[in-house]
Amino acid sequence: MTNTTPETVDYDPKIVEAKWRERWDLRRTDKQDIAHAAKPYFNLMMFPYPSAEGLHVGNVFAFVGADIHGRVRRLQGWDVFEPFGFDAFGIHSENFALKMNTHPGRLIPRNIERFREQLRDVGLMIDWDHELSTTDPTYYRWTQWIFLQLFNAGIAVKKRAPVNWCPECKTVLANEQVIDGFCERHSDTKVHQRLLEQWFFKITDYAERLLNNIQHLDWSDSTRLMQRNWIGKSVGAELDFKTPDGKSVKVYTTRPDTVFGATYVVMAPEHPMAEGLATAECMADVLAYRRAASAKDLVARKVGDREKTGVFTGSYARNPATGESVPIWLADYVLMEYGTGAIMAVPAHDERDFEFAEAFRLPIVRVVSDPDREDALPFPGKNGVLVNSGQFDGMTYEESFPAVTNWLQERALAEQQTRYRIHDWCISRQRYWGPPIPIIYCDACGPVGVPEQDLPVLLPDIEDFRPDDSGVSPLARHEQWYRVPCPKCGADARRETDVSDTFLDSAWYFLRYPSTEFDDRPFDKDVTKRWLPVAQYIGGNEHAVLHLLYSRFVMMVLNDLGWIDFEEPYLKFRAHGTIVRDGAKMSKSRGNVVNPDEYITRWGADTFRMYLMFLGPYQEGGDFRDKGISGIRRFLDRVWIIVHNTETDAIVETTDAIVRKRHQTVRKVTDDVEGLRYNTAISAMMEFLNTIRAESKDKPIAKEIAESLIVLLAPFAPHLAEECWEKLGHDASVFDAQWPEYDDALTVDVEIELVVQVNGKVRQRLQVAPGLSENDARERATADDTVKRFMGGKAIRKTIYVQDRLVNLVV
RNA sequence: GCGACCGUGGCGGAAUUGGUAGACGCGCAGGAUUUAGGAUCCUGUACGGUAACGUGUGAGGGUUCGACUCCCUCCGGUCGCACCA
Repeated sequence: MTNTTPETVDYDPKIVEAKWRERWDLRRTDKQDIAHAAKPYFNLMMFPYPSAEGLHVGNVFAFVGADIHGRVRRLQGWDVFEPFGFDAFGIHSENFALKMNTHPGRLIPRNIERFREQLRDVGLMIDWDHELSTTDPTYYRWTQWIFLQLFNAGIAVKKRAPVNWCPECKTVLANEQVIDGFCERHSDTKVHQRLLEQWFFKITDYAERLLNNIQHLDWSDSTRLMQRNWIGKSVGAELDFKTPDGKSVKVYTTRPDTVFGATYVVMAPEHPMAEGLATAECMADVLAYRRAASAKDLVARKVGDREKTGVFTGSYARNPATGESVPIWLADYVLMEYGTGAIMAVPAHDERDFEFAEAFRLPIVRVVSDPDREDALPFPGKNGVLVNSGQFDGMTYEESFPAVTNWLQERALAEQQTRYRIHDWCISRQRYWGPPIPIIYCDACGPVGVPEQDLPVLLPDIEDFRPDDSGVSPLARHEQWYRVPCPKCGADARRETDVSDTFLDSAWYFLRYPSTEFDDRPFDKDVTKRWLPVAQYIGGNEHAVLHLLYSRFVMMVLNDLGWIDFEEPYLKFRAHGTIVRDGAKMSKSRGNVVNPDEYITRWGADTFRMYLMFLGPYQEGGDFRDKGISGIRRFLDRVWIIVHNTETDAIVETTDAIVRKRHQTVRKVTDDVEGLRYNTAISAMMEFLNTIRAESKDKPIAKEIAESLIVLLAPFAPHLAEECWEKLGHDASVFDAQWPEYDDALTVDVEIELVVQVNGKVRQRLQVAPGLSENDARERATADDTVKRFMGGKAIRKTIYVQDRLVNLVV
C-alpha cells in the first residue's frame, strides 16, 4: 500500500476479530445487568431452529440487522439486552433425525453448539448468560405451565375436529403447512381430512381484541394487514328461510341488503339438514352427490377446478323478504366450516351464485342498480341503489344494510352477526419431539391438569419415536410412561400422549429470556416489569401472521390472568427481507446456497456483515453477488489506514469541507439507522471517507474526525471499530462511547448549485451562495449566456423558485 | 380471482413533502506505480453524437411551470389470501 507509513500494520481481520472476541468475553462487554439496568432496551430477534446445516446466510442477514440496531441503541445510551435462543422442538428436527437414523435429542445439542460458534464469529452483541432452548426441561416445564394456566381458565379445551392429515408425515398439519392441498414438506402428498380428539386454544374468543389492538401497534402496514385478513372479521346477518313444514334454514350473509334478489338457497353437501330436506324423488341424487363430495376431501374441493356442481333437494323455503318460495340446493361451493353452512344465493350480485344460476338455469333478479353504469350482471359491488326491493328502493348500501336487517329482525327472521375467519388454535401434535401436554385422563375425574409441583412432564428418552398412522403419538406405545395414578383420586389413569405445537414454545420465549436464572418461576415479576414488552422485534415475514398472532394471544391471556401487566408483547416489529442469489431464492436443489463461514474466513466478519447490509434495503433484502464484497473490504482497509495515520497527540487543522461533511454524515446515518436503511447509511459513511481522503491528501487527520467516523461505523463493523478506537487512545470499549451529535447549522454548504430551467428543462447550473432571493436568482439566471440563448429573447411569463434548488423561467 | 408491494445504467441499488435521475458500490476503460501479475492510487463511465445538443426511470395516456414520484389503462414480477357468502 503506497500511502501506508512504514510502522503501520495492514488490516488483518483474523487477528483483530480474534482479539476482540476474547476481549469482549473478558470484559463482559455484551452482558447486561438485568436487575439494575436504568434504561432497559429489549432488542429481540426471532430465534432460529438450529438446523443441521448450520447458520444460513439468511439467518446472518437477519441477526446482523437486529444487532446493528441494538448496538446503535447502546451507543445512544440505552441498556440494551440482546439475548439468543433456539427453537429446537418440532417436526423439522424430528424428521431430520429420522432421516439420519438418529435421535433428535442427540442431534440438537450438536447443532446448537455449531450455531453458537458461528454466531460468535459473526460478532453479535449477544448476552449468552441468558441463552435458552425450547427443548430444555427447564424451559418446557414452563411451556407446560402456560398450558395449565389456559386449561384452568377454560381456554384450553378438547374437541373432536377435522384436521389436515399428511399420510407421509403421519401427523396433523396446521393450515399453514398445507400448500395448495399438499403437504409443505411432501409436495407430492395430498393432505387428507381426519377426525381426531384434540386440544384447542379458544383464540376465536380473543379475535375482536386481537383485531382492535392492531391499530395501536408500531408494525409495518403490510404485516398489520396480513393479521387483519387472517382474523377475517365480517359483519353480516343470519337470515331465516322457513320451509312450508316449519323447518328453519339459517343462512349467513354479509349482504342482507340484497335479500330481495335471493332466488334460491344453497347448503353445503354435508349440512345436517340436507337429508331431511330431500324429497323422495330427489333422495337418490342427493345421497349420490353427498358421497361424491365427501370423496373429494375438503382440501381438494378448495383447490380443484371451480366448475359449479350441485343437486336440487326437491324442497323449497320462503324468502323472508319477498315471501316467495325459493328452491333449496346442495352444492360444494358452499363450505360447512364457514357461517351456517348454508347461503342465500343472490346471483345478480355474487359471481359464484351467478355461475351456479347460469349452470342450472335458476332465476336471476337484479336488486342493485348503479345509476352511473348500466352494468352487465353479475354486479357484486356496493355502489348503487336498491331496486325491486319494495319500500327499500333507492337506498344506498350504507342505508339499506341496517334498514333491511332491522326490518327482518323485528319479525324475528334475522339476527345481525359478526363472524371471524380465524379458527381455534389446535395445539395437539401426534408426534414425539415436543413438550408432552400436561394432562392426565382419569375415568372418574376426566381430564386433570398435572399438578404444578410435578412439572415438567419429561419427554421420555425413547428410541422408537417414529410416527405411525394410528392417529396417536408414538408416546402411546410406552405404557410404563403413560400409566400414572390420577392426581385427584389416585385411581389408575393415563397421560395425554400428544405433544404441543412448536408455536406454543415460541409464543412466550421472550418472556423467559431475562428470567432464565429463576428455576422456580417462568418469569420474575420485577424483571418482567423492567424489560417487557420488547422494545423492538425483528424477524422474518414468514412468521408475520401465526407466530406473532399466537404470542399476542398468549400474552393477552396471561395479562387477563394477572401474570403480566401488558397485553401486547411487541411494541415495534419490523420484518427483514430475504437474500436471493442471482435473482432466485437460495436452496440446496438450486445449488446457490451461500455458506457464511467461507466468507467470514476469507473476508472477515466485519466485511461480511457490512456487505450483507449493503446489498439492499434491510426490509426488502437483496441479491447476493460475490464480486461486490471487495468494495466493502476496500472501504474498511481505507478506514484502517486513515485511523492509523491519525495524529492522536498533535492538533491537526480540519477543513470546513470535512467538518460540514461530518455533520451531514452524522445526520444521515442517524436517520437511516433509525429507519433500518442500513444500505444508505453505509454509502453515507463511504462518502464521508471519500471527502476526508480528498481533503486530507494522505496527511494525518484530526482525531475527532476519525473518532466520529469510528463510532458511526462501530455497529456495522464492531471488531475493526474497537481496534481503531483503541488505536485512537481509548481504554474503554467503543460501545461505551456516545453516538455523535450533529448541528444542522453546520451542515449547510457554503456554495450550492442552482439549477436553471427554461420551460421546465434544465439548461444551466450556477454556483451560488445559499439563501438567494427570488429576484437575485432570476437576475443571475437571465444574465447567463446559455440561459439567454434558450430564452430566445422572449419575455418571462412566470418564475418558479425553489430556494437553494432551482429557478424555472417560463417564457 | 382478490389484496399488498414492486418494475430505474452492464450489475446491486440511490433519489424527505412532485424540484439537478443514476448517490454509494461492483464491473468496465484509460493512466500511474510495478521485472511481470496481483494489490494500490488517479481519471472516466446512462444512451446517441466529434460537438452544440437530443433521448432516457416496464408500455401508453393524463394532471403540472416541472413527474421515477400523483391519477387512469395495460404488460411483467414478488409475496399473502383464496368458492369466507
